[in-house]
Amino acid sequence: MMNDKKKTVIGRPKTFDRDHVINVAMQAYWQEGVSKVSLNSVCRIAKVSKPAIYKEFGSEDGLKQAVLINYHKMTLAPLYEMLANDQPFDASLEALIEYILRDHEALGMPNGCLFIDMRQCRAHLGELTGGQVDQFRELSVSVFEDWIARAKTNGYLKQSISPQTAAVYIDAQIACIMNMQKEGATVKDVSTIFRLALSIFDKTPDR
Amino acid sequence: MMNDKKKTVIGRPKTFDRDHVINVAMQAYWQEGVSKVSLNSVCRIAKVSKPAIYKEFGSEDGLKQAVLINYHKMTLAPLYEMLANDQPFDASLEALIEYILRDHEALGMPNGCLFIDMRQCRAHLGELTGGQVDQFRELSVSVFEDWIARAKTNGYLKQSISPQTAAVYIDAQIACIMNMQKEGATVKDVSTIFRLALSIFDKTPDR
DNA sequence: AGTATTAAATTCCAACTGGTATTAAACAAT
DNA sequence: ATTGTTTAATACCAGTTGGAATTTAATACT
Repeated sequence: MMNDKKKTVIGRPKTFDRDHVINVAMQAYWQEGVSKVSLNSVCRIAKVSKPAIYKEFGSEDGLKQAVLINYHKMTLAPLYEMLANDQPFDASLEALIEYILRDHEALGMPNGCLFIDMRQCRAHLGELTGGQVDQFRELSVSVFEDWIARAKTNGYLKQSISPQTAAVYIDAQIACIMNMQKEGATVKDVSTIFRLALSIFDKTPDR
Repeated sequence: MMNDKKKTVIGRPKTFDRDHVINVAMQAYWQEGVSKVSLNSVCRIAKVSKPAIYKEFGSEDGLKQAVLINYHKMTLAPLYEMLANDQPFDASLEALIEYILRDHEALGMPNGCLFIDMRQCRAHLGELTGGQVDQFRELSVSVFEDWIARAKTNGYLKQSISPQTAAVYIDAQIACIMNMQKEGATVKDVSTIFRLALSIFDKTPDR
C-alpha cells in the first residue's frame, strides 16, 4: 500500500522462514501429539536456532498458538465454510461426513486432529494456546448450532433434538472419530462408526 | 497355604507399601494424565524413594503396568461382570449407562478414564504397559461383542447391526464420553450425548 | 558383640527441558 | 575501511527426567 515490492533496509537480511517453521512444527505436533514434541526438537527438525524462534514467536506458547491458528485456517475453517452454505441438510451432512472421513494418510497428513489433541491437553497448555483453543471451541459449536438451526427452520430436519444438543453431539462424534483414527482404527471401522453415530439425524428412522 | 501368618525372615523388615504406591500413582495418572506425571513426582507424593520403586516394579513401565492392572480390576472389571449377567438387554444397557455416567467427582474419583488415556498415548508407553493396554482392549471389545451377540440370540435386540460393529461402537462412545468428561463437560451434556449415541439400540425408533 | 542378610535412603549420572546472555555474521550508510 | 543496525548462532543457565551405584539402617542368627 505504501511501498512497493522491496524497500531497502539496513542490517543483516532476514533468512528466517516463519511459515516453514510453523508447518514443520504443525506436522510434528499433529503427528506425535503436541505434548510429546519439545521446542528443542522443533528447532532440530526445522533447522533453526532456539533464539530465532523466541524472536519470532516470543515463547513456546506463542509458537503453539501460531501453529493452532494455521491448523485452523487450513483444516477447520474450510469445513465451517461448507456448513455455512445453504445446501439441503442431507447434502451438507454428507459433505461433512466426507470431509471428516477423508483419508489423511493418502493426503500426506497425520491421522487424528491437532485441535482435538490440544483440547484434550488444554490444562497443560500455556495462556496463549489455551485461550486460542477456547476461542476455536466456541466458534466450532456455534457453527454447528447455526447449521442445525438453519436446517430446522428450512424444514430439512424434523428431529426433536435442540440445535445446542445437536451441536455438542456432532462435536463429540467428530472428536470420537479423530481419536479412533489416531489410535489406528481401520478406515472401514471409523467410517462405519461415524455414519452410525450420525444416523440419528436420518429422516427415515427405520433401520 | 504353606505357612501361617508370620514366618520369621532375616534382614531388614519391609516397610514399602506396594498398594499405597499403586493407589497414589493411579490417582496421579488418572487425574493429570499418564504422560504428565513423572516418576519423580510419584516418589514425591507417595513419599517413597526412587530405588524403592525400582526394586518393586523394575521400571517406570512396570509401575504403570501395575497401576493399569489395578485400575482395570477396580473400575473396568465390574462393568464387564455386569454385562456378563443374563439380564434383559434393556436392563443391562441401562446399567451400563448408569455405570459410565456415575458422578466421578462425587465418588472422589478423577474425571475421565485412565484406560482411555493410556490407549491414546499407547505409542509413547513402554513395552509392559503398552502390551497390557492391548490385552485389555481385546478383552473389552470381546466382552461387548459377547454381550450384544447374546442379546441378539435372546431376541432382545432386533437391530441389523453386527455384534462386531456394535462392540466397536459402544467402545468408541464410552471413550468419547470419558474424554468429554475429562475436558470438563457438564454432567448434563455428557449424559445427553451418551444416551443419544446409544439410542441407536432402542427398540422403538420413533424419537 | 559380631556377622550375614535384607531393605532403605542418599547421592550421583548423563540427557534433556524451556529460556537467555553473549557473541558472531551480514548487510547499508558513511 | 569503519560504523551502525539488524539477524543468526553458539554457549550457557538452572531445573527436571529416568535410572543406577553406593551407602546407611534394621533385623535374625551365631
